[in-house]
This record gives sequence, C-alpha cells and structure tokens, in this order.
Amino acid sequence: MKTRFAPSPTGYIHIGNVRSAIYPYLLARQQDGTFILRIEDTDQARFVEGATELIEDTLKWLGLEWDEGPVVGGPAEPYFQSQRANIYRAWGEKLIAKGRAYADPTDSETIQKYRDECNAKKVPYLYRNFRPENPPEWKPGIPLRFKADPKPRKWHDEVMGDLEAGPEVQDDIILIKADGMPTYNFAHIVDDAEMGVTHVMRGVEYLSSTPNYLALYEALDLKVPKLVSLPHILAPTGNKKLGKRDGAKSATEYRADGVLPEAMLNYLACLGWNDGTEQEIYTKDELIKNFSLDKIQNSGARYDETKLLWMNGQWIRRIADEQGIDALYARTITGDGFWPESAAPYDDEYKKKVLAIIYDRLKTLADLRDMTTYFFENPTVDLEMITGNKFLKKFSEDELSDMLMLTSRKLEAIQDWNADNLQTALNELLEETGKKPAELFSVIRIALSFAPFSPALHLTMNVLGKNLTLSRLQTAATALEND
RNA sequence: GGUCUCUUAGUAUAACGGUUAGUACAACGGGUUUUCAUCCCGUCAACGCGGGUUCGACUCCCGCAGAGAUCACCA
Repeated sequence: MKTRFAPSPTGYIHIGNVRSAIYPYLLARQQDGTFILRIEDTDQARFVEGATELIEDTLKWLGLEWDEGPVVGGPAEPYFQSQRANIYRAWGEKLIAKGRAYADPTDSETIQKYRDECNAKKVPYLYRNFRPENPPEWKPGIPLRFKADPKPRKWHDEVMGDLEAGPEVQDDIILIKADGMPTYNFAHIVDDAEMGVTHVMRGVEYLSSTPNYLALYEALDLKVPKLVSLPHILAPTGNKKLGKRDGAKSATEYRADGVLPEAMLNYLACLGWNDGTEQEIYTKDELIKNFSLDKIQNSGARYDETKLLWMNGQWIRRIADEQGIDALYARTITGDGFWPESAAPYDDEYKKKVLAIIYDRLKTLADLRDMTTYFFENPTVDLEMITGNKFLKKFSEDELSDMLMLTSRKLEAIQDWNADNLQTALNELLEETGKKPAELFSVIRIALSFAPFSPALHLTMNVLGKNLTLSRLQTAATALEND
C-alpha cells in the first residue's frame, strides 16, 4: 500500500494542514507501506520561493520521513508536478484518442456569459451544456477539457461511509490549462496512478468533486484508490476551517515557541481521531500501532491551543523522567534561543542543574527565557515584592531584614552545601525563629529571585551555590534596612 | 440558489438498543511546609429539535433546524 502527502508550495503549511500528512504517514508505517511526498506546484501564480523547503522541514521536524519524493527520489521521479508536464500531456492525448477529451477554444469572457445566463435563468451552470460542436485540434495554448459522462455515481469513503451523487454535479472539467500545466483535478489522478498510490487522503473539500474524479478514473481505465476524506480542523472561534487568517501558525513557529514535535504530533493526531480507549498521550510508535481509518471522526474538530500546551508540558516531563535530564537539555539548545541571553556564559552542567529543578513548571521550552533569569544574573531588588506580599505585610522592614540576616548566618555555617543539608537548615530555622513557613520562606524566596515564582527553596539555593545565596540574602537585607 | 456532508458538556472525545451517559483539557474548590508548576482529591457541565420503530433509543428510520463544504484555466 502507498499513501501520499501532496501539498502545494504556496507558503508555509499551517498546523490545520499538517494532519493531512500525519494520517497517511501513520497508515503507511502501520501497514509496511510507502509514504510519498509529492509537490503540487502547477499554479505558477501562487508558487512561493522556499515553500518546498519549509514543507520538508516541517515533515522532518515531526518525524514524518518520506520514502519517495524530493531529496530522496524514487521510482516515479520526478515528484514535482511542474516537471511532469509531458506525462500529463500523454494521458491527455489518450483521452482525446478515446473521444473523452477535447480542446476548448472558448475564452473566459464567453464562459462568464454562459454562467451569467444560467444565473439569470436560475438553472445550474454546467459547461457541458455549452460544449462546442466542432472543437479544434488540441495544441499547446488551448485548454483541454474532459468530456463528462454524467450518470448516478456511488462510492465508499473510508471516513464518510457510502456516498452517492447525481449527474447534475458532473461537468466537463479542465484537464490541462492554457499554460500547459495540468489542473489539480487531472494531475493528482494521473500521479496517483503512476505512483501506485492506494489510499488518497485529503480534506473534505474534495468530496463534492469526487463524482468528476470517478468519471475520470473510469475513462482512464484506472482502479479507484481508497478514498479518505479528512474533516477540517476548525478555528478557535467561529465555525470556519482553521486558516492563516485566523492566525494559524506554521509547525515551525511552534518549534520556535518551544513545542516538542512529540507533543505536536500527539495533539494533531488525536484531534479528530480516537482509538476508543481513554489514552491521551501517545508516542509515534503507539500512534502507528493503534491508528485506524474507521476511527477518524467525521465532523470537524476545533483547534485548542490550551490543550496542545498542556500536552507539551506532559511531554516535557515525560522526556525528562524517562530519558533523563540530558535528553531534555539537548532539546533546549537547538539554536532557538530558549535560554535567557544572560545564560550564554554558563556551561552545560550549570544549565542542566537549572533545568532539572524547573522543568516541571514548563509548558514550552521557551518558558525558560522568562523563568530562569535569576539563575544567571542578579535580580533587580524590588522591595515592594517583599513588603507587599500577603504573608509579609504584618512585619516591619527591620524584622524582615533580620529574618534574612539570620538566615544568611545560619546557612553560612553549612560546610557541605547540598540540597539535603539546606533542607535541614531551613527546617531548623523555622523552629528557631518560630515563624510560619509561609512567612520565613516567602521572604527568602523573594530575596533570592525577585521572581513571581521559583522552585523549592533548598533546590534553588543548591543550584545558586553558597556565595550567590548568601550575597543575595544580604543584599536584600541591607536594602530593607536602609529603606 | 443547486448538490453533498456534519450535529454528545465551553473544547476534544467514549458509548456501537438496556450505564447514575465515561475520560481529558478548561473553569472552580481543596490537599502536598513559601510562590508558580507538577502530583493527588473533589465540584460544575452534554446526547440540536420533533416524530416514529422497539418492552426499552445517544445509539435504528423519517422530517426539521443549525453548521460546514462545493459549484475556477486554485489546489
């Protein structure tokens, strides 16, 4: 079996479209089949320089490696439709020979006139009702049209079930445009046949064109591949298909935002697909193993970034817990600038220590930028954070200063600076001062970080080290005293 | 307008004639020695409407309503 992903290089592929690559990939891997990447670049006007590379990047990032296509080649080369014009011409001539295609000399103004006539009479516009009686011989520069064979059509869609349509939706569609390029309608059928594609997976927007495709398969004596219509992913608001106008980001933007490919794949695969169990987190291998076409939802699914971010947090923790902090750390130094700029001079070991105590707070890797600055530079003293704290309001600045100085002296006595000893010392300090944890620990925490939140005290201190810990406590104490 | 498709909580989904309609995200409340997060516990919340069929319907059938797709020399 063979599946394919056949995007147009008209810009980045946003996440609403990525799913059309994920499902065929999963199916191909599950059934030991072949996954093809084909670039549908027949619209010269919409072609965007660099878009093909963007598509390739996206697939690589998600781990959707293709068996045939650009870069890797394959038996049906080339995999760019713009380079296959002679193939489409040959198939077009085959149809002409069978009397199933004809050159269409009608100019666009005349066609528009036909359309207007129909609209005025409130009858459906079908070009075949205006089919020229003596079409000229086909030659480059003239569009080639299919000669439809309108009749009731029935077919099976792996997602939508049994479908049917009448002759009223079948028309003489353009096969090859005046510029010599084929239309999507013709090119995909020819290519799928030449490349041996067995499962055609695409968005539901092609459902209403399917009767025309069936007629084309028939005229070309081709076996109809399995048809799989994928419902749209809907924008967060409204009922429209998710698109770039809704701010749909590209997969690569999510990479830059610190989303893991595992999470992206997991989230998108499970948007509109469920294997019947209550599992939420799937590895790629699990998706491959459990995927099935008949479990694809047949209604559109709304895109929910909140859940994606939740899932990303799950994956961050999973990687750290299962593969170790080194594995997670490797994901943070990919050149996307996830660490704050001030972290640059620090070595890997130190940053790993920071990561080890902060990772369960991350929703994205980019959160590191804002959440870890106080590990790499001394925070700006902001006494309001201390005096305005709900647990600390009742203390005078002198009392708070004393608490910090007392803490500093206590910790200074620690010989072996490690998390356990720090924990013990902090507990003793609670008893000695008679303060509640919320009181003593709050002032210490803020003095060390001046951040809205930070990891457990003993862990933070352990990573900061003795010198920095003591100096920050003293700095804050002095500031309080002099205020 | 024609044709086609879809319809379970705010969101994603489970159920394939008999359940107190399950789960997750979100929201809200609580617990885990400070904060934020993790983790744990709990609360709120759904079968679009109307007819049938059946002892019994979220599940099957028919209407209706709502939503979406498509009617290009774009894919």
